[in-house]
Amino acid sequence: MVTIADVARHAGVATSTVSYVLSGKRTISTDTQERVQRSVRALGYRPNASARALASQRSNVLALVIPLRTGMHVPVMMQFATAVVTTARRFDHDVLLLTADEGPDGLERVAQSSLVDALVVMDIELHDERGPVLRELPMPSVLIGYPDEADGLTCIDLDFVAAGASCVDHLADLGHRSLALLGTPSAVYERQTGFAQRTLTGFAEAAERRGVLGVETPCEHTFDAILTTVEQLLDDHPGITGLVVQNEPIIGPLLDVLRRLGRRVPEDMSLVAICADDVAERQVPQLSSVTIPAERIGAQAVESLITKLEGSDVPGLTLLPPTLTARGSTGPAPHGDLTTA
Amino acid sequence: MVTIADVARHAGVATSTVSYVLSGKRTISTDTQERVQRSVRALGYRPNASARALASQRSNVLALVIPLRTGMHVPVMMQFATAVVTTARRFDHDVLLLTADEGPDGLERVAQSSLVDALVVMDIELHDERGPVLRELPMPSVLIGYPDEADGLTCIDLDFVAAGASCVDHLADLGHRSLALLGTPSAVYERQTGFAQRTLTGFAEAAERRGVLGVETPCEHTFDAILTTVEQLLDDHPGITGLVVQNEPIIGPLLDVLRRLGRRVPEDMSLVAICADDVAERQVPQLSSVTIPAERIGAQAVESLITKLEGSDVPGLTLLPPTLTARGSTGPAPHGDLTTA
DNA sequence: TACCCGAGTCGAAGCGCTTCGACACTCTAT
DNA sequence: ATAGAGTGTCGAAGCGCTTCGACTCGGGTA
Repeated sequence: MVTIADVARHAGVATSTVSYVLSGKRTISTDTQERVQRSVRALGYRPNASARALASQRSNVLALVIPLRTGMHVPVMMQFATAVVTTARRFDHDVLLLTADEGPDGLERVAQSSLVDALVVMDIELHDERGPVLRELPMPSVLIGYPDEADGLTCIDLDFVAAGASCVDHLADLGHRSLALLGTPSAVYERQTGFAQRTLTGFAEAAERRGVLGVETPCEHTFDAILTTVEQLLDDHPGITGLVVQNEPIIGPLLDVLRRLGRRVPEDMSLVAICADDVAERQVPQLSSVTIPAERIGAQAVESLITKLEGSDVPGLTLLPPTLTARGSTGPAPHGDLTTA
Repeated sequence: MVTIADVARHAGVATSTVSYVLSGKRTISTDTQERVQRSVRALGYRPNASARALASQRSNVLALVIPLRTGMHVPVMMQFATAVVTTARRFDHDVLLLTADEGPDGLERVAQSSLVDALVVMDIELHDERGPVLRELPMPSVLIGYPDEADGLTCIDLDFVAAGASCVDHLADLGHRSLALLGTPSAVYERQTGFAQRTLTGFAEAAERRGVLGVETPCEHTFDAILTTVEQLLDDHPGITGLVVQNEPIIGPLLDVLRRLGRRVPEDMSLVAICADDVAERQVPQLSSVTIPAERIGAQAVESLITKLEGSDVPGLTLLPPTLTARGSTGPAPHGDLTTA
């Protein structure tokens, strides 16, 4: 391996000069700069990451903690991860992949050993045990999602309360008076996952505010579960004409179930999903949806982290406003429904 | 941050002694060992990763290169990634996440800067430009999948040729005489992805060997595309009674399409998929399938890498034999078909 | 002319760890 | 008694980089 000393010798300068050329932290004459750069290229020099990290107290690596839990929708997570890695590279950082099952200890491990400079943590629960740990860690972190006690933490997320509400508003505006939220598997609610809970809140509040019926039910991923859940729902509340779905993997089978039950979308039943745009557009009919801006959130998370690493402040909580795109799956409430609510 | 010197002082020994206690590379009296361990705990000492890496020439980090390309099935990739991370942790290593879009340069970057000790590379094409690079790198690597020129590389994969063949055999054994392979999106074939090509080969060879008709078609992910593809297929080859599907995301909609076309599974049409077990089991009816042992492959990849890091040899190519599990989606060929082939 | 200042460069001191050789013992085998 | 072979421990020399202080050398100012 070629070292900085080799480059210095080749260029006839001190190692510190090479270092300054490469970092730009001191002024170096154009002449010397070029000579050094030529030597770097000639020798194929790559700074040793460990040595650099040791000397500069910066590893240029971010930790990304991803959940590996039941009920999580994998493609969305992957979008986050991709955005994080891509953005990190833009800022000349790499990404260390941690799984959430290492728990709070895993965070301490990578932080206290200076393996990483900062952390991005996904899939935050309302009472997340990692919150206190992150607060004490000697390095910045950003959470995707936010716990109830978010003081002293930097969080970024889609505003799921508003998302839930905007779905209700959209349907209510179309004249629907009885709505249901078809949510994530119950395990996700049970562990108090922020996005699921908050959507629920937004949905319920908006239903109340608009004076419409709003019932909520979790839903597992299997076809049978979907069928049973929907049948039960329509049995208990036959007047329902508007469905809000926050559960990507069931979207396909759900359309199927509705068809099987003889409910046409959107003539008999309007459907609005909270999911990635490409998923919504792939369905027949295309779904009205609130998009999950995974790309933006992931990128934003890294940008905030870099800002913090540079010593500047960032807002404690950033909530991205939801965007609802109306497509073919929502329409005016069928006439009969007006009496039902 | 507490350093090894702090621990040494606290325990009243030399820093080298602390190091040897922690690494076990020299015999240390039980007495001293305990004293040092107590100091370590008392001070909450964590070795600095960069310093350790610099001194020992080992970062204890593996690179994982994942594809971010069109047509790839994300959940399976995630299973690989999870298995890699989990297994790496078992061997006290961490995982650096790279995206394939950094290309061969990305590999050189992390390798030549000693950021990582070894690499796991996923989604190998038949003529993969990273092959030559990996061969030249001063550190071991393992490919998940394998290129045509695999000399000097360590590869591990499911035996997709055998997988394709075993699907044909299963259907032929049930009396089916006209089969179709519903494959990945055409983009995946166009970039000569190993698993897709090899399944095709296995399918075609087995069809020939068994003397049955075997037609092949790629299939995009949208509902419309699936409908059109299947309609076209059955138009061109009305005798087809057996379908092999290698395309996870279309599985749900495909069942739907068949229903819509009036083909009952398995009475009119047998279906065998190449996909993760849980996906197969979630369908109605449950699908006969060849499983993709992502977990095993990921774990195996890391184990091979660790073996290589320890200086031992590992086989150049490991192909895992496919396992076909018969479930409810395959049955005897309908009677009329016997005349059709 | 004497002085100061900024630009450009160098040398050396770490960063926190691993590892090699050396040293001081304590046992056995002579 | 005494060489030889282990044990257990220490000190010091790096690993390859960054960064601080200091130095030199013009050119502008008083």
